[in-house]
Amino acid sequence: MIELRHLKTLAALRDTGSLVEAAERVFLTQSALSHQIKDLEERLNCSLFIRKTKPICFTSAGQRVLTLADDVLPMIRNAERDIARLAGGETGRLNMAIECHSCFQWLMPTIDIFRENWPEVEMDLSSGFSFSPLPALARGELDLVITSDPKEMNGIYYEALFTYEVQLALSKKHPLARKNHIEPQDLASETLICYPVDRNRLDVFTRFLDPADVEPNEIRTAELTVMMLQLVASSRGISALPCWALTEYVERDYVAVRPLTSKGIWSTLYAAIREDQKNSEFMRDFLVTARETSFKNLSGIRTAAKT
Amino acid sequence: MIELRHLKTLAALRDTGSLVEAAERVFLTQSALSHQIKDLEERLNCSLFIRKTKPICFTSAGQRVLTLADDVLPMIRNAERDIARLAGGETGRLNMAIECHSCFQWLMPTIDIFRENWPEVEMDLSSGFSFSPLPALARGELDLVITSDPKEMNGIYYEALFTYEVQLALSKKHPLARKNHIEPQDLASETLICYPVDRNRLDVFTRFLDPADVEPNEIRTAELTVMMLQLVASSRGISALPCWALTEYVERDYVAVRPLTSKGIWSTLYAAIREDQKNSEFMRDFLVTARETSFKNLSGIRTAAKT
DNA sequence: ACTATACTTGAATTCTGTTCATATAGATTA
DNA sequence: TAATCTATATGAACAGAATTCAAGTATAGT
Repeated sequence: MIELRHLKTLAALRDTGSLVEAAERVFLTQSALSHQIKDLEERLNCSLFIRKTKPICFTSAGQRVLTLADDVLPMIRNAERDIARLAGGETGRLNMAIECHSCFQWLMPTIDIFRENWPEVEMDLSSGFSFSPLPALARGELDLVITSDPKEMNGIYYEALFTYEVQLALSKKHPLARKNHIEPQDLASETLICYPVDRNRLDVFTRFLDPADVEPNEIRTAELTVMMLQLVASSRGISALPCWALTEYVERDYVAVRPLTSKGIWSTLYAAIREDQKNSEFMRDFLVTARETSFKNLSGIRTAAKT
Repeated sequence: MIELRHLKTLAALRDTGSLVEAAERVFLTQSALSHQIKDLEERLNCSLFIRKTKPICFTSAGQRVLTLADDVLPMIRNAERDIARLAGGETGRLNMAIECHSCFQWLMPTIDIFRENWPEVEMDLSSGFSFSPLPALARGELDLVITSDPKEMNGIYYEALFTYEVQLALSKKHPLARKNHIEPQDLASETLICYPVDRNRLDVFTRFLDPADVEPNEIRTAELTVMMLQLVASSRGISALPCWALTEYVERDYVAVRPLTSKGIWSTLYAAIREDQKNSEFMRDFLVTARETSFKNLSGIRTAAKT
């Protein structure tokens, strides 16, 4: 009757509030979900939620299924992890590197949870822009690199984690804050603040300014997100950052945030690992945990299409 | 990865101790189960139980899955019942009748559990051999009749509950107790003790004695199982009864028990209900509960083939 | 009235799970 | 030791379920 897939769907439906996004979260088409739910409703012979409302609203039966999902799904997940440990050995090494400091925000909670579940796996995290992590990954010095531009490389496998919008942070009194989206020309007279990395690694350039052949008036760098936003807040420049890195500042009403382009610029974060670790039990679990944690803690992110 | 079906299979496997019986318990072929488990083991990439042993023995991974099953399956069942109540209304009437007194043994616990879950359903149980329950069921005076011979009748639907062996109870010092199975001729000189019902309603006659054209020396009747067994124990006669009605007496070493025929005589217990109640939510739940309870409390019973 | 966006529906398709038929292994009996 | 029996495994064929595809309906925003 009720299947695990139904529970996952319903939970995704609650988390996202719409069939379209729920579908993408469980890697199905929206149509599939429509069928699936209709079918379940028929079998239970009662409806589970009201579709007509903006964030869809669950009936009491729907809520009952949701509490079931909340009880059951974590149990399944835990059991699967326990078995993975039994099957795949409890130990291993997981040296990570991030290319962008703001990733700390979701990576730290992920690491915390992971460490609890795999106490025997040795972990290390190196960041900093001093060396190129991908060759180190290939060489075996690192085991996982978080990056947003996956360049094809022998023996390296990329797994998409999630997709997010890159948005422009600007002072609340900045004239551009009155536009509801920003076009490349708008930045021609601005000071752009970026992480100190090669400019063709940055989406603002590769996907926004360069295609329109626009150059900002000035470019400044800063290593830390907080730093960048202090500069932005005090009108010393503007900066393009992942939306999830900005939410807390927006909520504190510290800066204004605007989409780039009417469609918005969307980017995907990948975990790069070595092919040979692709099926390692603890690695698989780490990736799943990372996704779980991100979806829970980060707002405005979406599921990435399959690699 | 892990699916509910796997949990059900593993639980059945533990309860029955063999693939063949587990398969019948979940209404699949033994082959299906073999494939299913093999597939799961591959996906988890570890084996779940050792096949070579008599009552199969679970690995630690298998045990982990079993505890998962024990946690999860009841939750699912409860949720489904809750939703059934939400969908189908909480109230109704359930007047039952049994044709054989020994059914009290499993029916009482069933009723207890059912009453907790459906407090608003009005229940009544009439037994006694004074009236024929099936016409009363058709007329609408009764809602459910437990019987072991389903005679085709308009508007009546039979649902098989479980299958059991009819065995011969005899005094421990009875000469026949030395044979390891009983043939019809063996009873020609015996006193047979039966429930006071029409003899063509009794399997001992219809499926054992009559086909061999054997008549017992004497026939006595008794209404209650305890009574029958007192007579048997004191060598005043022998009696053919469902194995599950005998286990407690055998365990107490009160009587001896032997199969009829080398193959044994197997019989099936049915719930007769009116067609129109077939899909009633509480009726469906009652039948499932009845089966659950029986399998838990009665030893030596097997799943009945689909009606 | 027109264009998004979100969901539904029926038919086609794909894929997974199941059965059937048969094979293998282990135990039991002749 | 062969012969039989029982339990499980396996491969190919099959069936059915779940998913996608391609349209269609509905609603809101412009």
